[in-house]
Amino acid sequence: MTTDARKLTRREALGVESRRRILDATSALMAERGFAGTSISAISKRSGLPSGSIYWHFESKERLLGAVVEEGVERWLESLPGPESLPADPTGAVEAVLDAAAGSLEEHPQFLRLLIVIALERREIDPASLASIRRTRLLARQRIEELMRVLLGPVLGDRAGDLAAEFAAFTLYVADGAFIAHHIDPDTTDLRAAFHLMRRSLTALARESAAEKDSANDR
Amino acid sequence: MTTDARKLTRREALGVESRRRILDATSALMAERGFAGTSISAISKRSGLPSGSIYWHFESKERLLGAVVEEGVERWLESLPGPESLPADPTGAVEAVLDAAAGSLEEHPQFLRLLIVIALERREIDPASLASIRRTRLLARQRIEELMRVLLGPVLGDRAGDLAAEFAAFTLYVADGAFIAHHIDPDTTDLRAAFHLMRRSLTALARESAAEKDSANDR
Amino acid sequence: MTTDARKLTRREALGVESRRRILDATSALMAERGFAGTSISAISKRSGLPSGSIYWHFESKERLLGAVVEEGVERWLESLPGPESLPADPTGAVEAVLDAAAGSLEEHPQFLRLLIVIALERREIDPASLASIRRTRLLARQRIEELMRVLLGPVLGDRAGDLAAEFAAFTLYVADGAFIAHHIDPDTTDLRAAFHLMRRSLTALARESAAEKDSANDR
Amino acid sequence: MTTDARKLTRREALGVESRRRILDATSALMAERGFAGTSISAISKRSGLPSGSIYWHFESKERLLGAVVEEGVERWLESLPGPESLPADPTGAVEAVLDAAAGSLEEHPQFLRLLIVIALERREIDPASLASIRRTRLLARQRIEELMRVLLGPVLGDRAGDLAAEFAAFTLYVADGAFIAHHIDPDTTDLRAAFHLMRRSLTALARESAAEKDSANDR
DNA sequence: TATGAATGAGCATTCATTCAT
DNA sequence: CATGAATGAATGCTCATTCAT
Repeated sequence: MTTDARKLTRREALGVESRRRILDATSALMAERGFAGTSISAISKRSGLPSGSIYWHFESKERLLGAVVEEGVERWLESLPGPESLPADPTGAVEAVLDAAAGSLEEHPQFLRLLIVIALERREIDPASLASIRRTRLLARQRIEELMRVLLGPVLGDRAGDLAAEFAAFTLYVADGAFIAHHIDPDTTDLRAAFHLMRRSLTALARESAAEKDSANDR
Repeated sequence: MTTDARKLTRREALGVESRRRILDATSALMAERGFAGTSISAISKRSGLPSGSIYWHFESKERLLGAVVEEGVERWLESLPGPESLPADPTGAVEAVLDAAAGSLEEHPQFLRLLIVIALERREIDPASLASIRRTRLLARQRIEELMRVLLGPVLGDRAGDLAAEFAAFTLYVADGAFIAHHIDPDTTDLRAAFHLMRRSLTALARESAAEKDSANDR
Repeated sequence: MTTDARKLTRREALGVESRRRILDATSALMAERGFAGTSISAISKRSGLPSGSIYWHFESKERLLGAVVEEGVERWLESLPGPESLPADPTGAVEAVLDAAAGSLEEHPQFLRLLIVIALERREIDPASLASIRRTRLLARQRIEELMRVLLGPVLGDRAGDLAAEFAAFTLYVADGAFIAHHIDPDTTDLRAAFHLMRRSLTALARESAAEKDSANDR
Repeated sequence: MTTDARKLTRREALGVESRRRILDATSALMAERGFAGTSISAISKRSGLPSGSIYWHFESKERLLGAVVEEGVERWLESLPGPESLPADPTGAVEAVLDAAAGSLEEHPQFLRLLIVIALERREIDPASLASIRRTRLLARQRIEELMRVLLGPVLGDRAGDLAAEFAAFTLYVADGAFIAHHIDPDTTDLRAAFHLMRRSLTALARESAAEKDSANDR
C-alpha cells in the first residue's frame, strides 16, 4: 500500500510521517467544518507543518481531500467484519452484524461524518471525491446485503434475495439517520437504542414476510 | 409575521421583495455549498442585489443564515398537517402521516438539506443557528410522537406513550437517512420505497408489541 | 473617453483618481521590471492603495496590464502630430517629422519602454496586450509612411509609394534600436544624434533613388 | 574555457552535461519570459533535473542568470568573423560584414533576445548581468567600428575615424530595432530587407561624406 | 431604501532556497 | 554528484464588512 518494501531512510520516514499528520489533521478539520470551512493554514496549524509542506505532499486542497477520502475508505472497509466471522445461529448473527455497524459508527465517527459532510457540501463541485464516497457507500451496502441474504435464507428461501436488498438499504438509512441525529444533538440521541429498535424492526419484518410466504404456500 | 397588516408603500414593498430575494438566494446556495462555501458576492450575484444591500437588510453573514433558518422553519412547520386533519381509522392515519412526511421531503428538499448541512458543518461554530435547528427538529419529532400516540393508543393502551417516543425518533432516523442517501445518490435511492418499508416495519413492530402485551396479560 | 458627461460625486471622482493612480503606478513599475517582476503588492505600495482596491478596479493583473497598454496607446497617439501640421517645404517637413519622433521618445519614454518590455517578455502568454501593442506599432508605422509619401512625392513621383513603406519601417527600426540602446546604457547613447544621422541617411537614400529614376528616364 | 584539458571521469562528465542542460533551459526560458517570469521549478522541469541540482551547480537564480549571460556572450563573440576574414574590395567587405551581422541575428536569436530582455527588465536591479551585457554590446560595437574604419579609410581618409564610430552605432540601432520588430511581429518584418536597406543607406552616407570632403578640398 | 467604492485580513498556491542523505 | 523533502515568505486574488452618498 503506502509502505514501501525497502527500508526507509530517516528522511523518508519523516516524509511518510508528515503525510500522515496532514491527512489526519485534514480529516478531523473537514469532518467538523466542511471543505470550504477548512483553510490550508488551519491544516498547517493543526498538523504542525508549514503550508508549503502540504503542497509538497498534495498538489491541491482538492486532491488532499481526495487522498483523505481514499485512505479513510480503505481503512474503514478493512475494519468491517466479513461473513466468515459471523456466529452460525441466525439470531446471534443479526446481533453481530448490527453490533459491528454500531461499533463502526462509534469507532470511526469522524471519518463517517466527513463522508456525509463532503457528500452534502460538495455535490456539484468535486466529482472525484463524490464518486469515491458513492463507491464506498455502495460497497458497504453490498456487504450488508450479503449478510442479510445469508441470514434470511433459512427463513425465506428464494425470496431472501429480494428482501435482502431492501433490508440493507433500510439498515443504512437508519444508520445514517441516527448517526446524523447523534451529531446534531448528541444529548437526545442514543445510537445503541436506535440499533436495538432497528434489529427488532428487521426481525418483525422478516417474521411477517415468512408468515406471508407460508400462508401463500398453504393455499 | 413578515407581512404587515397595513398597506405597504411602494418603497417598503420593494424592500420586502429585496429581502425575500436575498433569503431565497442564500438558502439555495448554502444548501448546495454550505455556509463557508457561500460568499456574500455569490449571494449578491444570484439575488441580483449589490452586496451593500445585503448588509442593509442583514447585519452579518451569520445573522443572514440565522434569518434563513428561522423563516424557513416557520414556513416548513406551517406546511405540516396537524392531528385534526387525519383520517379516523388507524391504518389510514399511519398512511397519511408517512405520506405527509414523504411529501415534505419532496417539496422542501432544499430547505431540509440546508438544515442538515448547516447543523453538521457549523456545530462548533455558530450556536444560534444550531439551537434554532435543534428546536425545529425537536418540534417535528414531538408532532410525530403525538400522532403515533393517537395511533398506537387503541392497540397498546397505556404502553402507547413509551413506544410513541421511540417510534417517532426511529421515523426521523429513516427519514433523514433516506433523504441524505437520496441527495448523495439519487439514482439508487427511492424515497417512497423507503417510506413504504418504514410503514411496514412500524406496523410489524406495533403488532408484535401488542402481542407481547396480550401474552403478558394472559399470564 | 474616461470622463463622464454628468458631474461626478466626490466619491466617484475619488474612484477615477484611484484608477488613475493604479494605472500610473503599474505603467511605471512594469516598464522598469516587466510584468512578472511587478507584484500587485508593489503596485499597491507605489499607488498608495490597498491591493483589494486594485481588484475592485481591474479584474486581474492581466487585465490591468491590458488597460495600461490601451490607455497609454490612446494618449500617445493623440500626442503625435498629424500631416496637416507639417511645414510646406520638404526639408523642413523631414526635420519636423523626425523631431516629433524624437520628442515622443523623450516625452513618453516610460510608456514606450513598457510596450517593448511587454512585447518581448510576454509574447506567448498574453495575446490581448500583444495584439494591442502590434496594432499600435502598425498605426505608428502607417502614420510615418503617410508622411514619407507626401515628402517623397515631389522628388520620386509614382515610386514614392514603394519607398515610403520601406523608409517608414527603417525609421522605426532606428528609433526602436536607439531607444533600447539608450535604455540599456544611457551614457554612451545619444538619441538626438541617432535621429540626425537617420535624417541624413534618409535624405541620401532619397536623393540616390531620385538620381536612379532620372538616369532611367534619360535613357 | 569550459572544457578541460585532461580526460574527465564519467562522474565529472555527467556534471558538465547537467550544467549544460540547466544553462540551456534557463537561457531559453528567460529569453521567452524574462528573469522574474522564469521559476526555478520551470527550469527544473525543462532541464529534467531536480531543483536541488540547480542549486548544486549555481548558488542562486541571480548567479545562474549571470552564468547564462557570460557563457552565451563568449560563444557569440567566437561566432563573429574577425577583420582578417574579410574580402579585400570595400563593397564586398560591407556586404560580408552585414551578412555576418544578419546571420548572427538569425543563428543566435534566442540568446540575443535574452540580452535585450534582461537588459531592459533588470536595469535597476541586477548590476552584474547588466554590466556583462553592456560590455558585450560595447565589444560588438567596437568590432563593427574597426571594420567600418578599414572600409571607409580609402574613401574618406582621416575623417574615416569619426564616421566609423557613428556608423557602427547606427548599424547596431538598425540591427536591434529590426530584431525586436521581428520578434514582436515576425510576419511584417523582413530582417534581410532591413539589412539591405541599411547597406544602401550606409553607402549613400559614405558617398555623400566623400563628396563633402572633396568639395571642401576644392575650395 | 439602497449602492458603488473601498479596505485589509485571509485565501490557495508558488516561490527561491536549504539540507540530510 | 545528485536529489527528495521541506520551509516560510511572497504571490495573485477573494473575502466579509464599511460607509459616504
